[in-house]
Amino acid sequence: MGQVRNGIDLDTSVGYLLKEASSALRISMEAALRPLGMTITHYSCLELLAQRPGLSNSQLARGAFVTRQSMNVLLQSLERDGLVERVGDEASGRAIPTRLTDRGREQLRTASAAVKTVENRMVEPLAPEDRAALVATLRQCVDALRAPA
Amino acid sequence: MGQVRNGIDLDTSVGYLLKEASSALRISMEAALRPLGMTITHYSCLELLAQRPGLSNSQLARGAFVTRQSMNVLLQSLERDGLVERVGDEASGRAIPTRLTDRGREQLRTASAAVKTVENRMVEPLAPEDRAALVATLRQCVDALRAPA
DNA sequence: GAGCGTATGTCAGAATGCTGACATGGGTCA
DNA sequence: TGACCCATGTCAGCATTCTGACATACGCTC
Repeated sequence: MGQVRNGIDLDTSVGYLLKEASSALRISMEAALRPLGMTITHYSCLELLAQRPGLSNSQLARGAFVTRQSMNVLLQSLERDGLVERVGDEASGRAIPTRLTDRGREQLRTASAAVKTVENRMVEPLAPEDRAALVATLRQCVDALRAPA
Repeated sequence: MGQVRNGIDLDTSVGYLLKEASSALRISMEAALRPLGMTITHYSCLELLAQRPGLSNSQLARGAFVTRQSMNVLLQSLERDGLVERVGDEASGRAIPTRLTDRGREQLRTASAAVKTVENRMVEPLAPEDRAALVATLRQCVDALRAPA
C-alpha cells in the first residue's frame, strides 16, 4: 500500500457522514435494481404509488426528491410501458391521480424485495433501540433544516 | 388546504429518512452557497484540500462522492480561477498533488462559515449524546453497506 | 526483465436532471 | 364578480454528471 492515506478527518461531521451514508445507500440500491432494469427514482415512484394510490405527478416528485418535470418524463414512460395509469376523471383540480396497474404491482414486488435486502443489510448491525433513535434523530434534523429561518 | 394529504408512511424507513435528510441538507447548503457563487462540490473540494493538502484528483473525487472525471472538470476551472494549484513535481505516480492558493483559502473561509451555519441549524435541537449516537450509528450503516456481500 | 492487475489523468459522447416558461384550474379577498 | 396568488401539468433548452475509452505509471509475481 505505497499510496497516500485516503481517510478524511471529516468523520465527525454530521453533514459529511449524512452525505456519505446516503451515497453508500444509493450505490447499493442502484446495484440491486440494475439487474431489474430499474433506477432508484423508477422504483421510488412505484413504491409511493403502492402506499398512496392516486398521488399526482407533483406529489410523486416531492416524495422522490426530484422536480415535477423529471417525474413527468418518468411517468410518461411508465404509462407507455403499462406500469401505471393516469385517470383524470376526478375533479381534483389540474392534478391527475396516478395508480399502479397489475403489471406495475408485479414489477414492484421483485424490486421491493431487492431494496429490502439492501436496507436490511444496512440496519442489521444496529441494536433495535439504536435503530429507533436513528429514525427519531434524523427526523429532528429534517425538521430543523426545513424550519423557516 | 383543500388538497390531498401529502404525508407518506415511509417515515419509519431508515433508507427513506436518510434520503430525506440528505436532500434537505443539500437544499439548505445550495441556498447558503449560491450567494457566494459556489456549488456544493466546489466547496467540498476546497474543504477537503484544506484538511488534507496535496490530495490528488481521484482522491478528491472519492471524498466529494463524484466521479474523477467530474472532479477533473471542476479542478480545471478552480485552477483557471487561481483557487488551487497542481504541482506535479513529486514522484507520486501519475497522481498530481493539489493545494489551495491564498485566494482559495480566502474563498473557503466565507463558504465554510456559511456551511457551518447550516450544519449548526441541523444539529442544534439535538442533545449532545444524541448527536454522538447519530454519528456512531451512521458510521455503522456506512460500514455495513460497504461490506463485501 | 516480462506480464499482469490496478490506479490515475484525461478526452469525448451519452444520459440524466434541472431551470425557464406558459397555460390551466382553484381558492381567497376586496 | 374580478383580481390576485398559488399549485399543477407540460414543453423546450441548458447544465451537469456519468459512462466508455485510452494512455500512462506503479507494484506484484513468475
